[in-house]
Amino acid sequence: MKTEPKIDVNADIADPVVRGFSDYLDAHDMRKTPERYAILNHIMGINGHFTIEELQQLIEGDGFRVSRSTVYNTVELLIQAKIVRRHVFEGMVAQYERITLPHTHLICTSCGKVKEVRDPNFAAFMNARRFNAFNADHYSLYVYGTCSTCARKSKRIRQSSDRRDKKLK
Amino acid sequence: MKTEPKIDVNADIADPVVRGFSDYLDAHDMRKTPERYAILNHIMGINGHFTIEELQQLIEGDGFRVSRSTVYNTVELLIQAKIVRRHVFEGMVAQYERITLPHTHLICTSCGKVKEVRDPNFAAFMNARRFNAFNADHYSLYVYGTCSTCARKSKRIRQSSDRRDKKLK
DNA sequence: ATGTATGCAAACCATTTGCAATGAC
DNA sequence: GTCATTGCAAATGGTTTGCATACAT
Repeated sequence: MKTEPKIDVNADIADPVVRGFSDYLDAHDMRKTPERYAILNHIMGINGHFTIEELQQLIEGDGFRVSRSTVYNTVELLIQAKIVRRHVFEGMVAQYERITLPHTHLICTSCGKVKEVRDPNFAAFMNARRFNAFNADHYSLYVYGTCSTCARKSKRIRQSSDRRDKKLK
Repeated sequence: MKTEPKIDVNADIADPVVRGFSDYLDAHDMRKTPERYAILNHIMGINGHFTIEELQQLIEGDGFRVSRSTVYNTVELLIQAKIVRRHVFEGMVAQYERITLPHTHLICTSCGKVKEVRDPNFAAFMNARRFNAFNADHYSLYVYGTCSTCARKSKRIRQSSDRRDKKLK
């Protein structure tokens, strides 16, 4: 269906993550389509969380057309390949992030902003932690509260029903 | 719309949680309907997580008719009242639980079962933890992995695609 | 050439909403 | 008697699916 001349979506082929994805595709007899590389490359440029909507807009903003289904399919593929993780925070649409070093998610229940903080102590604690009759693979720690920006606002405004962040439902 | 004679939905009025809910309703000028008490009372009888579907079936199994909307509305109300919490684990429909002592959720990615484990060390750690420019209210720790039952199964069956638990999408 | 991946539109399904009827106050 | 709450049915919206076409191999 695509009739456009290909853009250079394979630019970052030297990147170990891209390499890993490529190997994953090989190992599973899957095809190396420009869409898949375009999606992965754009995800690598994102620092933090993103929604499917935002990811598609980012890619298409670069003049590369992808269907919504392909974005969903490929992100799912990246999850299987353990490159991406999916999160659903309270009251928000699904968000995704590239898997990096373990970190805690701070979610502001007022504006919906999500911040990651590294916590080596906690990581060490979890690393050592063993569970009865359960073999842990990975974990997610979500901390809900109020960010300083919203805290400042609510000092002035009594009951803020400010939900301008589009990630909030 | 209900034409049935009322059943004794206020049975547990002595319970501090029910009392708290009652006070909450008073404080917010909301009405004390039999549906609200029936829903709360049934939630109190559940040990662990439940879906909206399961909750409604439990209530109606007791011969008390409630609409799906009312279940959703009331559970949302209980969330506002800080009696119930909502969780969305990877690849599952939303689940709810009564707020109790802090605990870790162990989620089996094979069968979807969720187990809670108390971890006083972790709770103490989180209690002491402070974040920059962020005022924490509550947190959720999800640990994904394989339960012993599924681990045993996969020793025999190579690639189990067993997803019989209805909570898995 | 072969069969997988894409794109589109339709289907899905949990959740939300609008509104008339009910019942808590 | 009022007006919040219920129940129903319809709407919503993120996600999935079916199928014809394109293209990676």
